[in-house]
Parts: sequence; structure tokens; C-alpha cells
Amino acid sequence: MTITRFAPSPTGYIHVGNLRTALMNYLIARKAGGTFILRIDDTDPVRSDEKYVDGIKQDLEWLGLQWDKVERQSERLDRYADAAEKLRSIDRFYEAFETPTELDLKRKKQLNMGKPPVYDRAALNLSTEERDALRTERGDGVWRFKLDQERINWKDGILGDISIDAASVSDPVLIRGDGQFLYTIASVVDDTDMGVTNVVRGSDHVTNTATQIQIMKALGMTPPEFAHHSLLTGPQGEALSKRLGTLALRDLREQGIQPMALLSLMARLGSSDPMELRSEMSELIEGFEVSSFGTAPTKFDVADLFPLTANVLQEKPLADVADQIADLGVPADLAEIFWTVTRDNITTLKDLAAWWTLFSEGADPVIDDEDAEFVAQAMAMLPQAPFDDTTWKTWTGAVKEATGRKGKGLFMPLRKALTGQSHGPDMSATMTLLQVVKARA
RNA sequence: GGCCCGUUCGUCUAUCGGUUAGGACAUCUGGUUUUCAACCAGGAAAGAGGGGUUCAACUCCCCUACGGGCUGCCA
Repeated sequence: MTITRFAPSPTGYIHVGNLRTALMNYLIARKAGGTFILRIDDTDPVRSDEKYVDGIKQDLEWLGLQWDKVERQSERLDRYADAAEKLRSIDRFYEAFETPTELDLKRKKQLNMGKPPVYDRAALNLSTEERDALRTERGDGVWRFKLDQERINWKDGILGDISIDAASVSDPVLIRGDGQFLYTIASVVDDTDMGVTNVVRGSDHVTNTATQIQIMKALGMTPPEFAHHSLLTGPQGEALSKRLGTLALRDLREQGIQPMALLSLMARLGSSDPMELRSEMSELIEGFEVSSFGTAPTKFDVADLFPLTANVLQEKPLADVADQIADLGVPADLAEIFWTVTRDNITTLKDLAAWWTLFSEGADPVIDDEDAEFVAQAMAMLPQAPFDDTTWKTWTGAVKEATGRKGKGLFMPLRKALTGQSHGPDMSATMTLLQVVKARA
């Protein structure tokens, strides 16, 4: 049984980077017929906000990433306490009392001496009396996991063989001075409790993974399969973290990006599988393979989503967008033809409004000087609205007869006079929608 | 500073010592179309730099440069 999870912290809305992680885990679970857990990592009551929990769910629903189960870390604190107790009982857990300032100072000192800034384990040598004295003086300390100082190896689903020397890492703090459990232990306990079999996450967690593996083993747990995907960068290769604020899923939705455009790109970007626009999630599931992802940072450009969105819309039936078209004020009997005509000529659904304005109110004509006389002559021959789907053919036929113009020289000036643009939908269909001809004056 | 990972067409990547360095997206040209899109055909386009090892290096090793991550009482 394959079980995966997406574990966001509800301290903000999710962005494209998070989505990549969520999607990979979702696709793995679905492809294997397994379970996809949405785990809310809300151990920090101060930074967590219920509005983000709702927001995350809305964003996932928008994309159709249906989860099978929701878990919340805030409801599982007793499990973390159990694990902590066990670590104490096997002597792999110790209390330390340095203040953040002191630790900072130690790190700087180590750096100056050319040494790695790793916690010096001073607290390990405290006598019981010293410990009690410090606790009385400073209150509860933090609890650190005592790493075995050996190399930690695992075979990563994307990175391959990874080996990290525990001696180059500080003993991780698992419980803060205020008693709050930290991500490292909560995640370990949850992943094993919940039977998670495959953990896919960003490569910013690689070092964490090494310590988590040791903690799992210390607790007698079996580590899951890990896979760490590369992080996204901006189009220039710059770190994306500073710009993620503008790449929240809800902002993309607000800009009119279509779900399948986003999903198709994110499910393949950075992998060796070709990026193809898919219309069904099932197609993304079927072709998904974590191991085909590369390890180098991946450039992501939001601009790529717009052409993809345009392509998605070209395939959409009226039923999918009927509500939005009705909202524009398009009469029901014109909706079908309106959509058929416009869907090839928009980037996002936001562009529909401009088309409806053009059809219902007419367009400011564009008439080249050398065509002025011709257009005037043609306008005089144009019947009164409403037009139908024969109007264009009949009219241009008559104009051709009268003026001798043909081909592009005939059609283009008329298109520009009627729509104000040199490109756009098929003119026969356009005529049936066009209700006002400003060029006629 | 230390540790981990990385660097192949514009972009995402294939290649696990011998290839005309392949594909996809984007781009360009032609065809088709009243226009645009779509579609069809074709084209241009790449191994960061320097040392090794080898008959042979994009591929293995070392150095340099550059990019990303970690180095938190964040996740």
C-alpha cells in the first residue's frame, strides 16, 4: 500500500513551489492506487492561522487534488510527547540551556576559527546540579536529539545515493524552551504513525532527512522512501523564495490561469518526460515518474502558463464556461456561437469581456487611407443588423462584384473596418454576433 | 567558512567511454487559412573553464568558476 502526504504549514497560502511537492505526492499515490494524506503542520499556534488552512484546501480543490484524509499535528501532541519520552529513556535526548544569543555567539566564534558552526554539545557535560541550577535560573531548556556521529546514507528516489556525516550537523532541537514540538520530530512521528511509504519534498530538506532517519531508527521505526526534488528558480536562475509571494496559487487563479495548464506544466517541469498539455488528471497520473526528475535547480517562468491556458480554453465546451458568459450579459441564444467564436482568440477568460463589448457596442473602425473610398462604398451596401451567418458571404460577394476587389485586399479592409483589428475570429460567425457597426456613419 | 547537490540547444532534459550529441516546448522558414490559431513539412540551436586517466571523455578523477540548498528554540 502506497501512502503519501502533503504537509503544508498553515502560515501562508501555497505557491507554485508547494504545488510541485503536493502534486508529486498526489500523483504517486493515485498511480499506485494508494492514499494521499493532507497533513496540516500546525504545531506552531502563533504562526498558524485557520484562514490559511481553509485557503490551502480551496487551492487544492481548485486544482482537483483530492485528498483521502486530513490530519492535524495540533491534535497529535501526545504522540510527540510519547516519542520524546522514549528518546529520553534510551538516552538520546538531552536538555540544553544556551540562549539564542549565546548560540549565535558560539557559531560566530567557530566560523572565525574556520570550524563548522555545529553545536558543541556543552550541555551534555552538565552535572545534575548544574542542570538544576540552570533550569531554576533560566526556565526549561530545549531538548536536543543526540546524533550518532557517523555517516548517514540513503538512496534517494531522485538524488540517488546520498551520504551525510552527522558530525557536520548540530544535534537537532526537537522541543523548544516553551515546550512546543518542532517539525523534525512531529514529521518523523507522523510519517511512521500514518504509515507513509513515500516522502517527496523539496531538496531544502535533504539535511533534515539525515537526522530524521537517525531519529526514526532510534525510535525503532522504519524510514520511508525519500525523494527530494530540486527547487524552482526564477527565469534567470535566481532563487525563487523572494518572489514566491507573487506566485501564490490564488493569485494565479485570479489572473485567469486554468488548472490543467498549471498541472500539466508542474507535473513534468524538470523531468525528462515531455511537457504535454493534458485535459485529464488521469493522463498526468498515468505518465508520472518521480525518478525521471533531474537534480539541478529548475527554472520556472509564470509567463509560460498563459499560452497553456489559452490552449486549454480552446478545447473547452460551452458548458464549462456558460456561467461566466452569462455574467457578461451575453444572451443565452448567442452563448454557443459567442464561445465558439471567441475561445480561439483569448488568453484567459478575462479577455471575453472585451469581445462582448466589441460585438454589442461595435468597434472603432480602422481604415487605411487608401481603402477609405472602398470601405465607404462597401458600407453603403451592408444590410441593417441583425446579421446572420450568410451576411458576410452575401455582402462581400456583392462588394466584390461592385468594386472588383478580391482576396485579402477585399476582406482585410472590411475586417478592420468592422472589428478594428487585423486578426480575430472567422468573419461569417463574427457577423452573427456583431450588433453595431460604427464604420457605417 | 563547513556540508550536500548541481552546470548539455532559449527552456526542460536524453546519453550510464566510441552517437551525424537525441527528444519535447519555444523560435525561424515554407505550405494551408480572408486574419489569427491549429495542422503539415523543413531549419537554426548545446557539453562552464582548466588539468589529468584512456587508443578514445559530455560521460571517470582533480582544480577553478558559477548556481541552488542546508548550516534556526522555521518548515
